[in-house]
Amino acid sequence: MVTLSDVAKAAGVSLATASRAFNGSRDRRVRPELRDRVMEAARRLNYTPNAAAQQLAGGETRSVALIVHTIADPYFSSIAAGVERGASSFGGIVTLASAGNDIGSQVEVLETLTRQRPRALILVGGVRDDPDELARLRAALSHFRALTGAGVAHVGQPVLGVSTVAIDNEPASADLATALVGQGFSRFVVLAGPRDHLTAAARARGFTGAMLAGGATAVEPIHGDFTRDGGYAAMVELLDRDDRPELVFAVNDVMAVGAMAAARDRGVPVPDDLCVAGFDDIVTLRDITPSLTTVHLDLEDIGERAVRLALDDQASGPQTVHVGGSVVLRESTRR
Amino acid sequence: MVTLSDVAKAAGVSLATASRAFNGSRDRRVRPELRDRVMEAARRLNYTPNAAAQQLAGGETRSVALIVHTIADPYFSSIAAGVERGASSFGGIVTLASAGNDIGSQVEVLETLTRQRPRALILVGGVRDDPDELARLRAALSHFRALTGAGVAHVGQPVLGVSTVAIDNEPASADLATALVGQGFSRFVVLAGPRDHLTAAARARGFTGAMLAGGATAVEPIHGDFTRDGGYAAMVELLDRDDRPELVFAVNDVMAVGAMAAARDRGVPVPDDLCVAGFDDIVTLRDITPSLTTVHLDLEDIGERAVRLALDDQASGPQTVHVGGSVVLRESTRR
DNA sequence: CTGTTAGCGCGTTCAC
DNA sequence: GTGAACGCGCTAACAG
Repeated sequence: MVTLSDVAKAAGVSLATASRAFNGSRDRRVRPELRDRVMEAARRLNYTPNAAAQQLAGGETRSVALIVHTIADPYFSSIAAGVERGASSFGGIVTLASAGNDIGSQVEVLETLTRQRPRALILVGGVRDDPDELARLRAALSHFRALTGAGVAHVGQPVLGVSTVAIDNEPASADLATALVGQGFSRFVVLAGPRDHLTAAARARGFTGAMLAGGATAVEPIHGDFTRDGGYAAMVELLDRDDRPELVFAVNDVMAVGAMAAARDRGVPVPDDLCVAGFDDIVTLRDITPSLTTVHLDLEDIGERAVRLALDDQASGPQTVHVGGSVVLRESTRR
Repeated sequence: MVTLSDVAKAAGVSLATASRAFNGSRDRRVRPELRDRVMEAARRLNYTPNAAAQQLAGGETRSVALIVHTIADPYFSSIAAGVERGASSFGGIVTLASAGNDIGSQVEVLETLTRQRPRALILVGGVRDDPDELARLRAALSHFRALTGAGVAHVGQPVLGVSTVAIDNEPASADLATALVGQGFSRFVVLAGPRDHLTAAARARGFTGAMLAGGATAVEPIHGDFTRDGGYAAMVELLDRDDRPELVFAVNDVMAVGAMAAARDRGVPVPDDLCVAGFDDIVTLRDITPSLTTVHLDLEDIGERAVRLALDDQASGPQTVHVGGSVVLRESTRR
C-alpha cells in the first residue's frame, strides 16, 4: 500500500507539501512546479488517499448516511437516487442502511452509523405516531447529531426536531380530493394504511377533509399495511362489505396497485364500477392499466434537497422546506 | 467526543484492556469482572467506537461497496436490498455508488471507493462488449483488488476475471422460448436492447436460438435502450413495419412494459393481436395488465450471494456461481 | 511558500 | 491477565 509519504519521498518534498498539493490548504499554497511533481509521483506510484486516515487526522468526512425502510421499495430507491446525486455533487459517497419502521432497529442502525462519523444523515420515511417511540427516536437523533456533529435531515413529517424536507401530504391530498369532487365523485373510502403511520394519516386526513367539504360522503376507512399486499387485502375487505363507494383512495401508489389487482381478481372493473386513486406517482407504475390517478412527487429532487438541508444543518441549524405534490388525473378515475 | 481511553480511565483500566474488553483479542482475554466494568463505563459515557480509527489501527473494515447503474431501477434496487442483507449479516454496512455503464465513470467511481478501503466490492450490471473498455474495467478491478485487498464480486456475465454471480441468461431465455414454442408461437421478434450489452445479447441469443430450434422464424431484432422508453421506442418501430410477428420478446421487464404501453397507444391489443414476454420478473411490475410472461430471477438472493462470494474471494480467490431463472407464463402470452 | 512536529483514536506488539 | 509504548496514514498547527 503506497502512502502519501511514499509519494512525498518520490517527489522529493515533505509530507506536508505533498498533502497540500492534493487538497490545497486554504491559506497555504504550493508552487505549481512542486505541485506537478507531487501529482506525477502520485500517478506513477498509483497512490490513493486513505479516507480513514484523512478523517482521523481531522480532514472532512465525505460520507452521507442514508436510512430507509427498504431500498427495494421504489419510493425509497427513487429518493436514494436523489441522495446519491446530492452526495456526489460534493464528492461524497452514500452509506446505506435499512431499518424497518420499528424504532428499535432504527436506533440500532443509528448506532452503527455513528461509528462512521458521517458528514450528514438522511432519514427517510414514516415515523410511527406513538409518543414514546417518537421521543426515543428524537432523542437518538439529537444524540447522534451532538455526538458526530453531522448534519441531519429527515424526509417526511416535521416532527423529529431536525431539518426536514416536509412533504405536504395533507394539502396535496386535499387537492386531489378537490379535483375528484369536481369530477362528480361523492361516496368514497380511504385505504388508510397503518393506523399509527403519520404520513398515511396525513394523506387520509387531507383527502377526507376536502371530500367532505366538497359535499361527498365517506364510508369507514380501512387500515392495513403500507404495501401492495396491504392494498390488496384492504380492497378485498372493502368488496366484502355490503355497501361499496364509487371511489377508493389508497394512501400510496403501491397500495393502489394492490387494490386494483384485488378488484380485477374479484371481477370489479376499474374505473367502470369503481375508481381508484393513489399517491406518489411511482415511475415504474406509470404503465399499469388503467393508468393511475395520483399525486406526483419529485422523489429524486426530494432526496437531493435532503442532502443540501443536512449539509446546511451543520451551519444554520434545523430548517424545514416544504415540497408539494401535483395532482395527476388519469384513467383510473375516469367517469 | 468520548474515546476509548476515556472509557478506560473511567473504568480504571488501561487503554489496552478496554480495547480487548470490546473486541476480545484472539489470544489475550480479559477477566469478566474488568470486562463488565469497561462495558458499563462505556454505556455510562455513551461511547461509540470510531470506525476510521479502528480501520487505521489495523482492525477489520466492515463496509461493502456497491456499484450499480442507477439505484432507482428496480432491478438494481432489489439486488441492493440483498447486498444490504448480506452486509448486515456480518455487521457490515454498504456504501453505495452509481455509475452509468460507461467505463469512464465506472473507473472513476472505483477510484473514489478505493479511498474507503472497503472489505468487499460488488459490481452489478451489464458491461459493454467493447474489448477495449472491457480490458480497462478488468484492469481497474484487479488493480482495486490488489490495492485494497478487498474481495470483489460481479453480478452479471463472468467476463471480468473476478468472482461472479453469473446469471444464466442464455439457458433461461432458451427455456422461455421453448415454453413459448410449446404454446404454438412461430414468428417472433426480439427487442434486443443496446447492441453491445452483454446481458442483453445473451438473452437475445438464448431466446432466438431455442425459438429457431423449435421451428419458429425470426424477424430482424430491434435494438435500443435497456429502459422502459427504449422498449416503447422499439415497439413503435416494430409496429411501423409492414410485417408484424405474433410474439415479442423484450430482453427485460421494463422494456417489455414500455413495449406494451406502445402497443396500447397504437391500439394493438396484447395478447390478442400481439404477445409480449420479458425477463427479470420485477416485483413492482407484477400487477400490470396483461400480466407479463417473463423469467423469474431471485434478485435479492443474488445480491446476498454476491456478498458472500466477495467475502470468500479474499480467502479462496475468484469463483463463479451460476443462478438460473424460472419461466413464468402469464397473460401477456396467452393464445 | 516549505518543512518539522504533534497528534487524531485505536489495535497490537512487547514487557511485566 | 494487564499495562506501556508504538504506529496506522494523514492533516494541522507551528516554525523557518
